[in-house]
Amino acid sequence: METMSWNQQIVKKNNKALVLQLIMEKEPISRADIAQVSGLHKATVSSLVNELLEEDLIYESGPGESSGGRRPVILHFNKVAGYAVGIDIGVNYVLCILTDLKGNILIEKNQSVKRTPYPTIMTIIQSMIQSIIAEMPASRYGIVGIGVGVPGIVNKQGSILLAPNLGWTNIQLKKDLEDLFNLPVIIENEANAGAFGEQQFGAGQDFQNILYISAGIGIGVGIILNKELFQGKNGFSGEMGHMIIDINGKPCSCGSRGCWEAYASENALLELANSDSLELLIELAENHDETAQRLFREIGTYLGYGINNIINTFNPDQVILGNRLALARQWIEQPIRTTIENHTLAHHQKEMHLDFPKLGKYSTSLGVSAFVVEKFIKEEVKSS
Amino acid sequence: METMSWNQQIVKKNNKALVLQLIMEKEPISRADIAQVSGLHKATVSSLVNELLEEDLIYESGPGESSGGRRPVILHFNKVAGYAVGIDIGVNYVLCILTDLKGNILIEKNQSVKRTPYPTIMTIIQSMIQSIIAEMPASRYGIVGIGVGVPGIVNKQGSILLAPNLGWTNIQLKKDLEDLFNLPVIIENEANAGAFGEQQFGAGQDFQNILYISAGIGIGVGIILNKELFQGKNGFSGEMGHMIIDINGKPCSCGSRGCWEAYASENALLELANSDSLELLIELAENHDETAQRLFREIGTYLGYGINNIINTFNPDQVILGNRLALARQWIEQPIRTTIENHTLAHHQKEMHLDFPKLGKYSTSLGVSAFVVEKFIKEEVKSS
DNA sequence: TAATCTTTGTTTGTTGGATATACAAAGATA
DNA sequence: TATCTTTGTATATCCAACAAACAAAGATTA
Repeated sequence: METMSWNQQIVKKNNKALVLQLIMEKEPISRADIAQVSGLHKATVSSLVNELLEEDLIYESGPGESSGGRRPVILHFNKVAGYAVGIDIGVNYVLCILTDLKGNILIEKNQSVKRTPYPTIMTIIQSMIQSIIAEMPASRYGIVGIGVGVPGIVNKQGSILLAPNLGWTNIQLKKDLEDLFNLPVIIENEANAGAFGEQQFGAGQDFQNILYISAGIGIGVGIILNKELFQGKNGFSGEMGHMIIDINGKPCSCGSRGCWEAYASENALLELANSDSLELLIELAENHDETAQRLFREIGTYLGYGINNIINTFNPDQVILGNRLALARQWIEQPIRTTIENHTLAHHQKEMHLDFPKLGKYSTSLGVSAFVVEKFIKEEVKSS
Repeated sequence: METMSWNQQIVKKNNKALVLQLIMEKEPISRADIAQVSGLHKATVSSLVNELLEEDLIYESGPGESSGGRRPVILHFNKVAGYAVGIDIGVNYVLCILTDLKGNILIEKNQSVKRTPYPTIMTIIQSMIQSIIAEMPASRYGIVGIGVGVPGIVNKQGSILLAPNLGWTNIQLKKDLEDLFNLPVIIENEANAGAFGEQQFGAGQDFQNILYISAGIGIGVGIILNKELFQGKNGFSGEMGHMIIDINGKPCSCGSRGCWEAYASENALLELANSDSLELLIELAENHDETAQRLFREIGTYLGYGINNIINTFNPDQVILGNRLALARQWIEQPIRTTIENHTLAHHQKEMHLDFPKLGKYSTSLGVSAFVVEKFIKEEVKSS
C-alpha cells in the first residue's frame, strides 16, 4: 500500500522538494522569489530553506541587488555536497566520469577495449572507480551512487538480461557493484540514459516528450514522456532497432527481418560501404568522395523512415538523433529532414524539433549520473 | 503556477478522492475496510465518508456480516447520482448511449448514415441527445457531460483538425455542443476512447500499459501508459496507421508509402478481396471459402508486423485488437500470434497479453462516457 | 536630511486536517 | 453471564501551512 493516502508529512516533503528544485533550476534566487514562484507562504519557504541549509544541500552567498527595499539573501544549490559516478560501457570502450550534483564533469577515465567478457570489463570498472575515489575532493555526502549505461536489455531490477554486442546474458552487475562499493547502483539501457542526459543537461532541456535515438552499432530509443523516462512493463521499452520497416526485407540477427537497424545503424552503413570505420567514411565524405556521400544519404533516408514512425506514434516535442551516427550529422541531417517532410503527417511535423545531442560522447554517462543524483536528492529530501 | 505547492486542502481532496475510488472499485465495503486498505485513520475515513454521503456520491445499505465483533455498515457507490452521454461517430453510423457513472448502458440510439457532412451529423447528434434527455430518469446531478469519439485527429483543445473518412477539417464540435446543451463536452479520437473504454470496463482492467489498436477503415492506436491515456504534445499520438512497414511499399492516401493501414486495415482487406463488405467475407470464410480464409490470414500477418513494432517499442502489458477487424478474430488471431512469435524479441513476448475487446461495438462510446465521468468525479471531489 | 515607503525575512499566533485516545454499540466466544 | 472483538464516533492533540505583526535595511521623496 505504502503511499496511497496523504498527510502533512508528505505535504512537507513535497514542498521541500519543490523549494530545492526551484533553487536548482533558478539559482541565484532569494527566499522571496521562491515564495513568489511556488505560491508557498514566505514563512513556509523560510523554514524549509533553513532545513535545506542545515543539510548542506544549499548555501547563502550574501545580499543581492535591492529592488526598492531590503536586499535579498541569495541562495544557491550546493552542487558539491556530493558527487556521482557515471559509467558508459560501449562495445569497444569504457567511459567513467565523476560529476558534481549539477552534471559538471570533474574527473574522466577513458579506456578502449578489444574484448568484452564480463570479468574483464568488471576489472576495468572497479579500478576506474577506485582511482576516482582516491582523486575525489572531500564533501559532505561523498559519492552518492554509481550509474552504469549498458547497450542491452536491462530489467527494472537492474539485471542485464541480454547485451548481444558485449556477448553478455544475465549479468548481475548491480549486485556486484553494490557488494564491492556499498553504494547505491543504477543500471540502465544506454539509450534510456542518453535520453535522460540530453533532457537534463543537453538538447532536450526545454521539452516534455523526447525520443532519443541512439544510433550506433545497433539502434535503441530512449523515451521521455512528460519529462520522465518511460520504461514499459519490464523496462524493455524502446527496442525500436527491431521495428520492421521492410516486411520483405533482409534478415536481422534478432531472427526477424526488415528491422530498422539492419538499414540505418552504423553496422548497416559499414556493411554497405564494406568498411570498418565510420570516422574514415566521414573523412572520405569531407574529401568529396561521391560514394561515401551517397551512402550517408542512403542511411539518412532510412533513419528518416524510422523517425517518421516515431513521430506518427508519439507526437513528440522533440526527436534527438544521438550516438555514433550523429558524428555524420553534416551528411545525414538533410536526407532525414527530407524523408520526414515527404512522409510524416503534416500536423505531426508542426512544432516538432529534430535535434542532435549537445553532450557529445557524454550523453549516456551524464544520463546515468543524473539518475543517481535524482535518486539521491529524492531520498535525501524524504528522509529528514 | 496553479498547483505547484501542496497544503492541507489538497491532502484532503486527494484522500477524499482515494476513499471514493476505493468505494467505486471495491464496493460493497465498510469504513473499517477502507481504513485498512488506504492506511488512513478510521476517524479520517469516517469524516470523509460522511461528506461523500452528503454529496450523494455514495450510500449506505445497512449492516453487513460480522467478523467477530460489531457488524460493519456497508457502503456503495451511488452510480445513479448522474448520467453521462457517450457518442461514437463512425463513417457510416452514429451511436449514442446514456450510461450511469459505472458505465452501464441505460439508453442506446443507433443510426446508420450514408453521407457525413458536418451539419447532417450534427443534426443527428442533437436530436439523439434531446430524446435521451427526455427519456432519462431523474437524478441528483443529471447529465454530467457529453463525450464524443471521432475517427480523426483531435487536438487537446477538442478541435477536430482532420477526419479524412468523414471529410471534415477544422470542426468545432466541442464548442457547438457546449453552446447547445450548456454541459461539459469532451472530444476524443476514437482509438483513444476505445483504449480507455476497454481499460475501464473491458479487457484491459488488470493492466497498466495497454496499446489498443483500432483496426477499421484505417488504423489508429490508443496508448494507455501507467493507466493514463498518453496523448503526445498536441493530442495526435497513436497515428500508427501511418507507420511505414514497407519502405518500398504501395502509396497511401496520406502521401507516404508503405503505411501499415494500407496493408492491415478493413480497407486493405476489401481492396484485396475486391469486395465491399467485411461481414460477407467473414461469412464466406465460415463457409470454408479458401480465398476468404487466405485473405484473412494475410491481413492477420500484416497486423502482426505492426503489432511486433508496437511491442518492441512499448514493452506493454497488453495489446488489444479492436474495432471492425476484431469481428474476424477467428480467422486472424492465429496468423497474428504466429507473426509475433516469429519476429518479436523474446523478452518482450513474455508476459505480453494479446487480447480482443470485451465491449464489442461499445468500446469507443463507453470510453468517452468514462472520460466524462472521470472529469465529473474529479471536479466534484475537488470543489467541495 | 528626515520622513515615508518597499522589500525581505523572522517571530508569534491561528487554522485545518490527520492522528491518537477513549469510548459506545453490537455482536462473537468461552 | 462475562469477556473479547470489531466497528464507528467524539474529543483532544499534533503538525505544517498560513496570517499578521514586526524588524532590518534600503529606496524614494518632501
